[in-house]
Amino acid sequence: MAVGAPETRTRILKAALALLEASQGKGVRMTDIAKRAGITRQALYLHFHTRAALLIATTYYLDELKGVEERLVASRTAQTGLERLDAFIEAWGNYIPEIYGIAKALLAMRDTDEAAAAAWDERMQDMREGCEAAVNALNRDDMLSPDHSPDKATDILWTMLSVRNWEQLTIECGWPQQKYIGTLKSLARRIFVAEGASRRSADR
Amino acid sequence: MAVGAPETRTRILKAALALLEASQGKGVRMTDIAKRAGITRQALYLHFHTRAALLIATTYYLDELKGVEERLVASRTAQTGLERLDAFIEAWGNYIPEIYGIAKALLAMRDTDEAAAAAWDERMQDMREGCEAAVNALNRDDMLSPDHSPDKATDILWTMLSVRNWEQLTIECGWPQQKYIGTLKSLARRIFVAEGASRRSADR
DNA sequence: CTTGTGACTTGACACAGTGTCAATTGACAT
DNA sequence: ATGTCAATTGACACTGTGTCAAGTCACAAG
Repeated sequence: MAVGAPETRTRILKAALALLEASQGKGVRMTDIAKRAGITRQALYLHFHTRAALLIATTYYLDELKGVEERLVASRTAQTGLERLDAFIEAWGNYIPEIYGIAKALLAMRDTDEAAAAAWDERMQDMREGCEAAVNALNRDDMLSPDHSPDKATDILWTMLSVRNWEQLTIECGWPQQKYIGTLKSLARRIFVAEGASRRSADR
Repeated sequence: MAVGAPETRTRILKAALALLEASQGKGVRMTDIAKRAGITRQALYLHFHTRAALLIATTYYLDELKGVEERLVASRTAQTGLERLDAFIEAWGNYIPEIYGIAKALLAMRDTDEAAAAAWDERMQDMREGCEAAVNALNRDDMLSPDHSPDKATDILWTMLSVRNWEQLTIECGWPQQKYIGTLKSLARRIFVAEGASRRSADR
């Protein structure tokens, strides 16, 4: 009930977020977060039972702040399958750099922590649904290459758009974000759109 | 000089390898490796200063055992650029599952350990050279799509063939290895080979 | 037969980071 | 005055890596 400072829990989440963004998810300890939030390390555990729980809560907080939901929903308003594919790649591809710090931290825990793995997988499952929707839209337009079943195409798009691939292309290969988005869009078209397809959706 | 058991160092490497393969690189401690090698944990440090050093030595040992070198060299004997691309994807793509355990362990240390990061990056750099060679061979045949510069094409191929992508497609999406190889080959053709290109290399 | 030397063992310890616990403080509410 | 809730303080357990000192044991050379 009482406050004193704007909701300690929120202050913790803000602190975690700031540190994770600043350090790209590397080497952020519970102590650091507590210090930044202006409380003791032990008090952190009054709000979050484990480090994993804190990281997970942080991702939800970030989603709320940045409004992923709306962004991805926007891609659903696109008319043609092609537009939808582009819109999805643009929405998700531009979201990655904003979540990169926390994503990296969660990803690092994935191998050792059940809860972190589950949380990450859930988020990726959500993202996968966006891929699936884009593939289905393309399929409805009869534009999906016969080389791939919708399932297989979804697997491929989902993999192409992974955070790891973004990391490799932008951070390791040094591509500017702009180039990343542009290239992924063109690759997706090249991979998923049927060879001679010229929008047969009008038939229906 | 004296032996007693076949070269303790080798026994350690074999133990590390067996455990890393069995557990897919997860949760293998120095203690476990020592136990399996039949020595004490402390004795491990007589042979390898750090865990990172042991993992790195293990990768070299594995390379020697499996003969990556020869496999990748084989892909260089291919005549046309197209054959070379296929051969490279096949050679590397089939090598990944054999190194997956140790790769995973090394990858997990990459974020925290300088030496592990350097070792991993070096191996990936070697792999990248294979990508570059395949792209160049394609380019020499005038078959490289004008959409991509050789550098960019190399970045893309290198990223496509990452261990992480193999992991996602086979382990997470459940693709059989066969499907992985086949799909990557076809994607690569689709992405890198120029649209109407029909092997102009004969001109030269 | 003694004296090394090298590889390994035993047992103890430092360090970092997470997570837990008990006792205490301080503010605000009844 | 009493209770309650959030937070503090200080201590401790646990895991895993890495270090250190002393001791054992076998084999080799004088």
